[in-house]
Amino acid sequence: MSTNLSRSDAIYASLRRAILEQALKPGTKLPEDSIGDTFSVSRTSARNALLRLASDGLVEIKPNRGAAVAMPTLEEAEEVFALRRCLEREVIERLCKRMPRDGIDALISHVREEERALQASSPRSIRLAGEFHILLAELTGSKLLIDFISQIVSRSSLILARFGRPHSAECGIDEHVQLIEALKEQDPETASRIMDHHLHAVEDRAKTDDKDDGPDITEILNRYMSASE
Amino acid sequence: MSTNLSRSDAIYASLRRAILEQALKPGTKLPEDSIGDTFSVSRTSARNALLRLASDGLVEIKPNRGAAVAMPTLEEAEEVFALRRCLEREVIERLCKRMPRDGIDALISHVREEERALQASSPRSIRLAGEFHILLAELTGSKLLIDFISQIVSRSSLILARFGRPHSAECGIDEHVQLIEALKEQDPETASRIMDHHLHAVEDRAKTDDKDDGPDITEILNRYMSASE
DNA sequence: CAATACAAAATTGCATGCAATTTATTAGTC
DNA sequence: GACTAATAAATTGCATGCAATTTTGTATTG
Repeated sequence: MSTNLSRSDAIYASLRRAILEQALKPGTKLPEDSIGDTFSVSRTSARNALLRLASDGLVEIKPNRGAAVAMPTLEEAEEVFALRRCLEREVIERLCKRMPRDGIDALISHVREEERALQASSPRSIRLAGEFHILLAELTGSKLLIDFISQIVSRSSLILARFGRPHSAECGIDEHVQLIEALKEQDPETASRIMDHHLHAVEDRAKTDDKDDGPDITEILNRYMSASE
Repeated sequence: MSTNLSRSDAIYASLRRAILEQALKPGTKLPEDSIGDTFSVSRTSARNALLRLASDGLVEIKPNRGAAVAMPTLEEAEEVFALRRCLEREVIERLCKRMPRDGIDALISHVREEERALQASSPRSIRLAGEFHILLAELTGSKLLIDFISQIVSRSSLILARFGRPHSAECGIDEHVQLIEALKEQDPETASRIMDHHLHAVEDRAKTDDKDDGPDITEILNRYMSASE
């Protein structure tokens, strides 16, 4: 029952983590062979994982030319953040109307973990910052909303990896705390205002600089072979 | 340049159309072998197409148990329409602010096609009704929004296939026309009101008749247990 | 006759091999 | 020496084969 991790699932999860933690930077080529070799599976499994990542918008696959970590443009970045504001507002409105029993506790506990990771300068902090927003979506109980928010948060992470400062704390943890307060008070106006400000801050950070990419993917992947957390 | 139709792309497109036009009904099993044979390709290509359909939410794949046309529940249906209202409002707001030059013409032309298909009782009318909303999203110019709306419209179609009346005109074409009028006048309040009404109508239609309760054959069997015939 | 255990068929998960396309390298011409 | 043509290398697209899992059918037992 618990061994639901097919091989392509494992590869998908590992690659996803590696991308979201910015170990694999935008533009990095992801040849099926290399991935298969690194994970000791065939190209078939690697390929399936890449297909799923492509439908998440995390990698781009060009016919007969292979896959690479997606390189969002500034235009796409604007689209992402515009739609993200729309969806996150929806999340907040719903949560102000109805917050699950242990919701606030879960949020506080998550922020604590964010702080720990940040102090330890762990690459996990980058991913955890995004997962705070996914946790918010989960508290609404809508699977579809969770799906969409996950997708858009992933893309945001990619945008920050492409344009943002290296290893910046992507989300101000303070703002997460303020947001939790507003949600506790069921104050949608304040909460929305904080969220907007928060997202604008993230977006602005994205527009500061631009950098470029490095190859050597096999070495990076070895760190992400073993599963979760 | 134009031969970008790989085999799995072709299968994906065909299956998608078949599902959206309700030729393949929710719950229908989709074995890789059958699909491969039907399209004269190998299971590999069929499998890839199924994977993509799964990420669209149009088919469900259970490990080692194969793929089938997805069977959304009433709960999921509510989630879909709730989020759909949110996203379509966003579309309308944007279009009232900025409508492309030939946007109105394109919309009118699309509605004309809808009418033709409806009068011809073509199964295309079902798909065209959904594609009206996708066209609206396209006029915003945001690829991501187009993506999300496409996904959610597809799921809506599936819901209507599962719960709606067979072959009902899914979308009132009148309402499409009214919506175009409001957009032309750049009147977001009226447009939103029409859209809300429109989507509620669709949603209600979904909740009126419940056809066969599909894959849980237990329920079907219950109906046949006592009736000896 | 119902229930369980076992065996056979069907179906998916994965690996490998070959053909096709793309990219890199080399040879030839001006 | 720079530019184009041809060839070689690398990489993907697809088909097929085998092992693993699930499902169906059959026989045995109480």
